[in-house]
Amino acid sequence: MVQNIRVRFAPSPTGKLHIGGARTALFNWAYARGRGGKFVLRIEDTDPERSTFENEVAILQGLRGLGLDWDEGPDVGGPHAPYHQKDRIARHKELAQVLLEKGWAYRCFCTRERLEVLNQELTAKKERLAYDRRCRGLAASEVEARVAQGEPFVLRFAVPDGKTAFKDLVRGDVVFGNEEVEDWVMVRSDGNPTYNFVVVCDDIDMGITHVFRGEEHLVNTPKQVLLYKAFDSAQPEFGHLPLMLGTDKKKLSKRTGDTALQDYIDRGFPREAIINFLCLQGWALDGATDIFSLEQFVEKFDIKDVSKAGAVFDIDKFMWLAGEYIRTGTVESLADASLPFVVRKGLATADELKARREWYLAVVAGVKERVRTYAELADQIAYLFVDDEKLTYDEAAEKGAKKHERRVEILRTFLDWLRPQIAHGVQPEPLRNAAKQWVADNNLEMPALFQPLRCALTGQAGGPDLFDTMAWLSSARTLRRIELGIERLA
RNA sequence: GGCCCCAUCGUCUAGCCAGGCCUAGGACACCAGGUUUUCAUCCUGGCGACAGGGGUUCAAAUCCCCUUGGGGUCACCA
Repeated sequence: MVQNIRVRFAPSPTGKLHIGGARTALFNWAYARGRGGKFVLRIEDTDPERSTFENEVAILQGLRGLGLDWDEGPDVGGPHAPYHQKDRIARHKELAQVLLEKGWAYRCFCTRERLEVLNQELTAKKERLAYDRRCRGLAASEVEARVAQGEPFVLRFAVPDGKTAFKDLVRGDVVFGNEEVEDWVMVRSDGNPTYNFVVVCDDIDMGITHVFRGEEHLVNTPKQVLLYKAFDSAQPEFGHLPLMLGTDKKKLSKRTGDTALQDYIDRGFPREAIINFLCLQGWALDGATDIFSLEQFVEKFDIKDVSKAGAVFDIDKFMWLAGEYIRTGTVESLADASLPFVVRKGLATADELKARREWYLAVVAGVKERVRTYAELADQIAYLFVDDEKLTYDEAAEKGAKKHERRVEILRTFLDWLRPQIAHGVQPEPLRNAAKQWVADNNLEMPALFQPLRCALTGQAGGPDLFDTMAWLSSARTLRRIELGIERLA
């Protein structure tokens, strides 16, 4: 049994943090936290072309935003610093040299052009695409001469004969025939080592004991296992998480929905809901509980319980979960969390909302059980902020209002009755009772008044209690909107 | 196409490893009804799956094999 568990998450700052990457981070983190291990964050920035510092900062923020923390990492340091792969390159080169000397690697002078031709030939013959090892048997003298002449070369790993097996904590034992593993490039012609090489160097140097990552890395594993052998180093335990799938059942891509963690944050999903939903992709607490905390997750999570099959990302369930968290949270927290969304939508400034805190809290309380995300909240209360004259009526709202033949007459007489009632402000409770009595006194059905009224006031077909709405709108705007409604619904 | 992985309701999954307790449980979605001034919430009910075929066994969703289907991967990206 491994004593000191050390896991890592190693994102590449070549783009935004993928939602699947967020789940990988979450599972790694939970595994470490659940058994007193260490969680290491390492930045895989060996692709100088596409890696950016902005991406890195965003990834770190995203992870922290989810509530994850790391014991060692680029911003917190640690005993195995540095935590940027590009800063470890001297060490990588040193290790590559070791493998070269031990015969585990060899120089390959084949040009990209030749490789291109080779691939075409292989494709034509319908054979497996792989390097043909032409440079593997080069005489030492020839290699020396070509190096001396300044001929560019890459370092390839010399894959031995045999089979490569490893234990996968999610899938069981996996075996690859080594003939399926090509002599892959360890070090590029520009001297920069490649992913499969550095990842193992760093995992060894950092004492990583468990490697949990997405299933797309499963086929890389034999290359890496061979590297552990070449370095005469103990193999870590592996665990390949099932892929997160789009509705087309293929690896989640932008084609079928948002793929970045940030996309969902921007769409106003509560962070607890994001975490909770991610946990449910490939794992279940007990088969009956869908809603649980990060703490419960840490307590119960085990890599062995992760399912093997891919998980389709079901946005409907995600939305439901988000709404569940919003409904069970407090009005205050919802007000705070939704405020930036209201501001971003251009409805009001943060200062304005803070100045009207009580009012905003009342509004939020009114829509709390009707929204699933912060963005939806902003959408639903937008009508409160627009000019009375510019209020637009939803199709459904207008249709519902116009269903009632006597709408204009009813609205008129109601307006006359209402005017003195709210002359000194709106008191929802007594007003509601009085209005219901008014409806009864006039021998009307409730909807005959309320549907046109709701349309005039909000432009929406549904929503919170109308008398609360009047209070949020204030007397003047309430009266004005009814006047406008009488004209517009005629 | 080669190799690798996977296979329970439309979706997420429990059950499988240690075969009987499974006439397969929960959740989302959907449908119907109730509550409500509307919408939403909430409550009640309904629909709905062990991919197929062989074995092994007294007994298989659970173990084995095959087929079929789906996915991943085949870079001097990570």
